[in-house]
Amino acid sequence: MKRKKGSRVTLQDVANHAGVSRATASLIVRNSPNISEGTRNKVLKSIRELGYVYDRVAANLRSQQSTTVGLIITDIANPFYSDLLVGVHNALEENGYTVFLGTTFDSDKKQEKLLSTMLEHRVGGVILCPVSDSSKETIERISHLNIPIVLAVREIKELQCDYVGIDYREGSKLAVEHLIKKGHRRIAFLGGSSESSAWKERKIGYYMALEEAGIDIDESLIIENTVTREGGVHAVTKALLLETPPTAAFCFNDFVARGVMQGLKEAGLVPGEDMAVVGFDNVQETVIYSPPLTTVSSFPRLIGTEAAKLLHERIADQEREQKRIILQPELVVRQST
Amino acid sequence: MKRKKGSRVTLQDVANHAGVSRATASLIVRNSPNISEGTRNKVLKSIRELGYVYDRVAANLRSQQSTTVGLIITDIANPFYSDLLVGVHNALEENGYTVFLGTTFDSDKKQEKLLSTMLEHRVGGVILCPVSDSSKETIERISHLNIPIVLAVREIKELQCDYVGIDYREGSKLAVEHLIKKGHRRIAFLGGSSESSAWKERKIGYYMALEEAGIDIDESLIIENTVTREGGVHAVTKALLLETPPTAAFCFNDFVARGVMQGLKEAGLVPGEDMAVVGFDNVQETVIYSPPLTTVSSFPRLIGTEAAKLLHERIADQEREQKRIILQPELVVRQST
DNA sequence: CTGAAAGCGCTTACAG
DNA sequence: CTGAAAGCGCTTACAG
Repeated sequence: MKRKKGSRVTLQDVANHAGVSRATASLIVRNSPNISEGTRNKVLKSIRELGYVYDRVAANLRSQQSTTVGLIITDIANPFYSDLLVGVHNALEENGYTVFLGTTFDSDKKQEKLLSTMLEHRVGGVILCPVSDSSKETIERISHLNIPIVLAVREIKELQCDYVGIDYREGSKLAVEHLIKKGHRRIAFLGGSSESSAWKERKIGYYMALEEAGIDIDESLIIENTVTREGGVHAVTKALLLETPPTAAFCFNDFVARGVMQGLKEAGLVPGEDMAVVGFDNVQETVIYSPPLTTVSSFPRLIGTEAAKLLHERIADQEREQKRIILQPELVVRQST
Repeated sequence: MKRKKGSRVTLQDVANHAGVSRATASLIVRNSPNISEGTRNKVLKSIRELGYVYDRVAANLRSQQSTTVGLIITDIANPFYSDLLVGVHNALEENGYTVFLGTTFDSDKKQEKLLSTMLEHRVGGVILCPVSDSSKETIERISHLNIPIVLAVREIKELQCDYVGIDYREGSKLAVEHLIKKGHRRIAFLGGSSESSAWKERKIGYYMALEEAGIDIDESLIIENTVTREGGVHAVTKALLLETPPTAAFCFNDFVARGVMQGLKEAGLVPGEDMAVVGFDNVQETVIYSPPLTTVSSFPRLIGTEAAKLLHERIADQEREQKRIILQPELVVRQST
């Protein structure tokens, strides 16, 4: 029963075919209760025979609702974010939302553009993992946005918003304490950029653990670099050139840690023996690093589901007070330490 | 300049504010050329001052267009698909589309539901990675669908559609020929289900390579199992119990291969020495398997961009003849063989 | 349950 | 460029 291009079957067509009014047909597609079984079945039959598909877009326009939600992440190829996406998806689809996906690749411009596009598409709300250096203008715009928004992973200090993240400070402290317990006293902090809040938080945790153990802080052991494998290679190479090189490395995340291990191997050293290495995030593949990586689990999937829940609540009640959910990280000990 | 909840600024508001007609304002937001600089700037200024956001949904409804596209994949946590997603995204965003994402987890029901939802949201087209056993009803429905659709990764024989995939047969042949060249004559084919077309194609390639080398086919070396790491463990365990176990394994994909390597280790054997292992897909993490995996690259990102291009073409010209794009795989030799 | 009317925010087509 | 009108496919509200 192919239809000609462009001739969409409308609710009116269904009503005519079933011999009822459009209003009645409308009630039926929306599952209204007080409709007799007889007419309901008659209409449902017509729907099937005509191949009618409900036009949610028209319905939403009229009723001023939305059944879509935007999700803006940093990088889909990063398992941390694809896991977060899975969490968001599972939670939102349960509630009948469909998700628009956008990837910023950490570019403020891209983020700006994605937000616009999603607004133009009348999303009911947005879950945003903000880029690390959101511009003043972007922040201004977001704060004037008239729709529910939940921040995830990274916070924007200037913005009063629902937020789901993890306790980077505590996670870093766990990691560094573990290294100290293993007998290390020269512990490097490798990778990441001091501009991002995620880095600052980690540094605080790193400081706290060292101070509590009475270890002096040596700023030369803190080596910034990009949050990539390459960044890890470069950072550890630089660390090895120090007069007294570190015996352990706390890495910004698992990718950096992988680079650090690679850099060690290139220098003829054995990760886990010549230098202990700890990562962050517990990305799936850390299990098969060689050696398997000790890391801090940051539960991206859970971040996703929690963010979705917050958004759902916020959409239901715009006046609800703001919530911050900070998940507690866990140390996962493997062979790299 | 916060607005009250629900009071959306409309094009009419902008027109009033700028002192022009709504028709003129409409032309300007759509970047029509024949408008004088003066009025254009006046209107753009009003847009900024009022914080107007274009309602693409209303516009699309009126003009019977769509600026969204649906992408239905099997599993977002699988790097093969997240890579494909990256390809689709890059290509489609260039053309101004926004993408609705759905994940089937290989369930026919889920697929059915996602298709419905996307249609209801008036997507302009769909890129579908079909589930492995799409039901007759689903196939019926898809074939009666009135919108552009492109299949990717898996083909549905009963369906005349644009398609982008890779040459599984050739890829399998490459892999098995490589093993034969290495001196192996008892080569197992592990994992996957004989129901899927992807499995059948691989088997044909496997047969072809063996036959050309004059090696008799031993059906007991073909061991089906789920397409997971666990499936790989089980399959290889079974293979090792054969009277004359294989000396090499061609695995359905990289995950299965990882399971196979794990199974070998559990049995006290060394992958790459006691048994050669080849995977399929060249998922990123194969580089860090131990040993690094020899595998067949299937270019998921390229599949994504090609599928997006096909869809874009199809949307522009519904009558265009169908295209099938079959990408040629490449063998990537590492230490597991 | 029906029927007629109005409206969501836009585009289209046309006379001026 | 303007202005008035119609329409995309639905929902809403109301009298019967």
